[in-house]
Amino acid sequence: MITIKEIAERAKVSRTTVSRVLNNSGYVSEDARKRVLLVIEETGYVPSAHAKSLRTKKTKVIGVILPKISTETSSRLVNGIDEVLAGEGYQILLANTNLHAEKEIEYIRLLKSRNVDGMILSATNVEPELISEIRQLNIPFIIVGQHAEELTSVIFDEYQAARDMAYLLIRKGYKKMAFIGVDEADRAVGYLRKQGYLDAMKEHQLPVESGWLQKGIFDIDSGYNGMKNIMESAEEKPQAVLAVTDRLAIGALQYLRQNGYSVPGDVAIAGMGGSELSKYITPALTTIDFSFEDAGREAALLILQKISGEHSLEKTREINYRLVERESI
Amino acid sequence: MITIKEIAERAKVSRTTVSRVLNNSGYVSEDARKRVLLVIEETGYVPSAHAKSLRTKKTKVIGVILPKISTETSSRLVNGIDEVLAGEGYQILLANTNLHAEKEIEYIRLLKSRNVDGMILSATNVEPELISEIRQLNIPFIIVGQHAEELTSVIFDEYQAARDMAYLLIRKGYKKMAFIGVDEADRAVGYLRKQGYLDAMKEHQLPVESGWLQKGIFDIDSGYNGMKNIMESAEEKPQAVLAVTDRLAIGALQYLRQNGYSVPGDVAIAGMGGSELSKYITPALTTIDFSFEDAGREAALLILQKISGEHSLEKTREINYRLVERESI
DNA sequence: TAATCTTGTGGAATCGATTCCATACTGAAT
DNA sequence: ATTCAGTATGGAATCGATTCCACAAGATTA
Repeated sequence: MITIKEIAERAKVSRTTVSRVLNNSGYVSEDARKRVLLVIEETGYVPSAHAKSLRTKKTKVIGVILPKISTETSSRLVNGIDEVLAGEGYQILLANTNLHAEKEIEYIRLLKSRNVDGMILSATNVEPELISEIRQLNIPFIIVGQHAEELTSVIFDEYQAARDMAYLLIRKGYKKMAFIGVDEADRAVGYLRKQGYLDAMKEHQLPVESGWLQKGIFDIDSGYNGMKNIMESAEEKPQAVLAVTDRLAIGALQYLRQNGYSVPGDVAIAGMGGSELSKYITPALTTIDFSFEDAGREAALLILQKISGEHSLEKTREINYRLVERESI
Repeated sequence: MITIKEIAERAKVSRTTVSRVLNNSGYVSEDARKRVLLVIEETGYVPSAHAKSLRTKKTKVIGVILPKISTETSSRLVNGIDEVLAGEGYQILLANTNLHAEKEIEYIRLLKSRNVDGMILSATNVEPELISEIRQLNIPFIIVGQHAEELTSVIFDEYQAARDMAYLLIRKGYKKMAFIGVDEADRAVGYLRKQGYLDAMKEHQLPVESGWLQKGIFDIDSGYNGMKNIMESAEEKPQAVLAVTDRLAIGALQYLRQNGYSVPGDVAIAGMGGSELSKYITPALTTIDFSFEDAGREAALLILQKISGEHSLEKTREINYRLVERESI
């Protein structure tokens, strides 16, 4: 590989001067500058980022840790992050835990060894070990999707969102409302959304039958099975279902249609997530659109702020959501 | 930051010995090894990947250049790539051109400066400058989605796929078939798929009216407008439409339904891409499922092969596709 | 007993950049 | 005539690792 040394020799200057040309720093005569640029052009020389950042301690790389790569949530988030970072000359180094939470710490260490200038974690949990690992990291860090004490985070008000949706359904006249959620270890999606639903029901003095509470994982089949359990086991059939993700809602929808129920005639369905799918499915799904792009952009802005040393006062940035009412309720 | 030097001092050995412990190389006494490991444990020391790769010329990072981050195609591709790469301890450095083809070369240079061990490019064009840039790069390189002379590529038989789909429609009895494509500068999706369609029509001696040939970009609106143009301008209304992407097909579907046409009763629709959307939309879309995950996996395997110095004989790896017949035809 | 191997260790060069410092030459100000 | 500021340049240290080489024991072999 061609190095700065070779450029210096060919241009008959010192490496110092070449470096000055490269970085537009210090004094360089027009003559020397021209010679250096010419040689660089001729040779197609590209300076090694490694050597550079070994010296300067900056890499212009941000590590992004995702729970899963090929989900709409992740790709919208990364899109938002990249939009902001690319403009500032930063690149993204990906790390995918594939929903293995224990890999989060592993990847944090790996990214640290790669000297990233900062990290953004799309989190599914906030275990104490994770938080303490991050705290002793001493690298700009943003956590997205979960609230964590003392860490800067970008979040949605999950509780309020679920409560809003439940309120909407209730206002529409659905009193008997079932719920399909996910594991509460995921505090944001699992626990808070469930609380939002439960509180909305309680506030309206509406009973919740235990058979109405189903739990799945993040896929369509889970929604199907959850709905099946509800319809087969519940003492009283619900008039509506609130699912905590659009995929779960779509699974529920599949079950209902396959079994001759009309939606929303017999059972209304609402999801959460604002997925593209929700818009084009029939009936179009009522959902909550969380702007993951905004969350990504915000996380990127915050990390840039931290890198440049500004201590923002707020530890938590809340991103808006939007209730999207469509045909499924 | 804590360095190997400090570890060496604390463990009362030389940096050489610490390095030996770190890499399991050379001779180290049990005693020395224990002391070093203990200090590492205590300090939470993580060796700098930069310094290491400055010396070793390996980074364990693969650059991946995408035309757009938040598309299903990209995320499925990256998913496949990551699946294979992560297992071998490699990470992905992302570069997103946002469909600005000129940025491809820029990013290739940037990734080179970052000393990636290899690059995978999900390409939309194969301009000569791009190819020559890649050729003089001298870094393992895989191009996905487009065929390029002398470069190792992972492709689908786009021509055959489009032809197959057209054949299927013809066999179903649709003689008057329109086409919604994209710009032919995209050789794979724009040019080859169109040729497949045209040849299928020619082989069955079916006429193609000029109003039946529409061109859009990669989004749903384009499909809507394309379909609108067809229905409003064509001398004879088609019985079917072949769209080169699922999104275009969905746009076409929207137009038809909004204007009172039944699908497939009045007009049949087929897409290409095997998107998730195609499965859940009503009517479920007939499409061609290209396994982008497989393409990603294959690209990753090929790049690993190249890195380890094996020269595979074949320059081109073709990934299978699957015709998925659903309700829209 | 001398030669050779095996094991263990550290000094120092190296990778490819940046940057501090010293040096030298102008021309202007005192 | 002397100082001084501005311009221009390069030598050498530095970043944090790896690795070649030399060297020293102790064990084994001839």
